[in-house]
Amino acid sequence: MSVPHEARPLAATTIPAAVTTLRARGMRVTPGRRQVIEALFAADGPATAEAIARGADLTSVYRNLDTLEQVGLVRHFHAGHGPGLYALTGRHQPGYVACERCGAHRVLPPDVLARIAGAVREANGYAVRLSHFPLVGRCPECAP
Amino acid sequence: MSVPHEARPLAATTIPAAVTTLRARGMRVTPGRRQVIEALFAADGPATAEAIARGADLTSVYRNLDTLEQVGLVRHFHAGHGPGLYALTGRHQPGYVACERCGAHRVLPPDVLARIAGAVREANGYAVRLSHFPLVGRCPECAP
DNA sequence: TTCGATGCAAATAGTTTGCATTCTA
DNA sequence: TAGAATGCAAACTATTTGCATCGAA
Repeated sequence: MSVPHEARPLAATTIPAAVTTLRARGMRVTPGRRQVIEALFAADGPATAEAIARGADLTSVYRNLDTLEQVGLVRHFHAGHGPGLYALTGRHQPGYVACERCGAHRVLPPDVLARIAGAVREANGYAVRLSHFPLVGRCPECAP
Repeated sequence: MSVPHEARPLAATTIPAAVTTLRARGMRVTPGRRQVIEALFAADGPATAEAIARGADLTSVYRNLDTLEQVGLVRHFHAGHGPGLYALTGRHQPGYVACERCGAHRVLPPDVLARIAGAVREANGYAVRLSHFPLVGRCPECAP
């Protein structure tokens, strides 16, 4: 599990910065963790654990992703029914709509995210984070 | 009458109505399906396949839930990382915010759902259905 | 009587856990 | 060198599929 309360969204913008953060939090810097961090920096979007592993042991990748998420460097969320997706905090920021029919997904512009968050806060005080699950619907092409 | 019964989310409000709908769509009415329908009517909220099965064969329950969903009588969605949740269309209507910290969830009023859907449609034409995944965030009590 | 529904077993996907071994700090 | 990280096997959860049998229409 993840997202402990102390994980304030600190977004590392370079690999060395991420490594420093790791160490500062008392976690060891190992080759496995470096690899995960590098894969995340190299990714051009949210990635699955499997994609991040690239042949390496999946178990460790999951453990390391979890560690990195606890430290606040990583976020994960879910798109549809598939595997979870991981991304660096602040990069490839989720906040998606996914088409339930064809799977196409699109990032939502910040102002739309803000409007949504505003509407919900107004309704019941919840501070939504549109980063964990995508909004699901039909894309224009698949619309009924 | 002017209401074509083929159109959109048809919500059955009684068990006989649901059975009739099933038959009208050419699906057989079997004890297994009756049981699933009854369990859904009896439920006081969205239920897991396992809860609906109550000991009966899970495979059939999944198959029947799927059938009922295809016919429009049932909807399913996901809350957090757990098992999928099923509910009768129109009852226990999903579309809610869940607190990532304490798990408390609240249904969102229709007008808020409409505002959200409107904002998204305007942004990229997607027609979101806020019924499949909850919005995740912090409730007022757990707010950082 | 026929084709769809069922139950059981087994497979699958995604993720987690146990444990002996390896390596960082 | 102590304790955390790793890798491999195995467990687990949620769900799906194959197949022979059963039963609704």
